[in-house]
Amino acid sequence: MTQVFKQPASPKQAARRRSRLDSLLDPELFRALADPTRSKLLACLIKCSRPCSVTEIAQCCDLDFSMVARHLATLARSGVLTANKQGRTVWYQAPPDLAARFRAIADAIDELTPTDCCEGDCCG
Amino acid sequence: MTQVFKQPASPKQAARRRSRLDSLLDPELFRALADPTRSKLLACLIKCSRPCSVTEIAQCCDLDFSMVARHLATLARSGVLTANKQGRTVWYQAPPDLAARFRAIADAIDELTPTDCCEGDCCG
DNA sequence: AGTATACTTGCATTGTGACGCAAGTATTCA
DNA sequence: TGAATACTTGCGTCACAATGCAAGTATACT
Repeated sequence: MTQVFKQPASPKQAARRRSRLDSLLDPELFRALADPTRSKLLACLIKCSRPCSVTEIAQCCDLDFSMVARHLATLARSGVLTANKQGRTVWYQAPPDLAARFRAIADAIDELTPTDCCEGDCCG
Repeated sequence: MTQVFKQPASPKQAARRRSRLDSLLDPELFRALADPTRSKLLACLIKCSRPCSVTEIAQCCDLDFSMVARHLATLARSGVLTANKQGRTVWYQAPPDLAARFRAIADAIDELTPTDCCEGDCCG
């Protein structure tokens, strides 16, 4: 009995229902990932699994250095990367809770999805 | 021993490594969710957990009907909604595998993240 | 056939974001 | 103190996406 609420009768009613999903489905997060360059940078940082400087990262892609710096700052602003300034270099890294952030979205969706217990005829 | 690969020495090496994550971190998916109106529409459809027509859905939001139709088409094109045309009405619905899509991203990230087995001094 | 319904498409406007270049700031090193 | 390094910011250009309105298409209903 995952489903402890009544199904809304209409989309209008559904839109009024508050849920964890509302905050998790954050456009700001997705906007950060919507740019192909940024999504590649993020993938790169995840694979690296250690703090990397902008200079290092800029060597991955054929892009103006200032653009790389801006993209990384954008990713950090949306919480998809952590930034750590030490002296004159900024160390960017994928935060440990990044996977959890996506898993939370998945969980929130599941939470709102009625489990189809009636496949076959078990619920006669 | 989740980590069966060597850590890349540099972001440049990391960028070359192929991973499931590369295709899962799809900018097209995120671009669809990056618009606040669209993310609200999607949340609405998830909460509704049944097929809804454009007319029904348009009553949720203070937006031109044609825009709602366009947004829903965009979401469907990116695979975040399914569209089913019957007669003159189109039924949109959040697909059953939507949560799985986000969970797959989470899993792919975990797969690339070395498990920190050395907390404390166990690996001394 | 004619009308209403449900959606799609064309179009003009407007805003925003990606981009490169150049200049600026902050920190380190000699 | 001066120069090099590592980033940040300002600015102009360009492309594209969101929006509303109006017109078009496809389907159902009478």
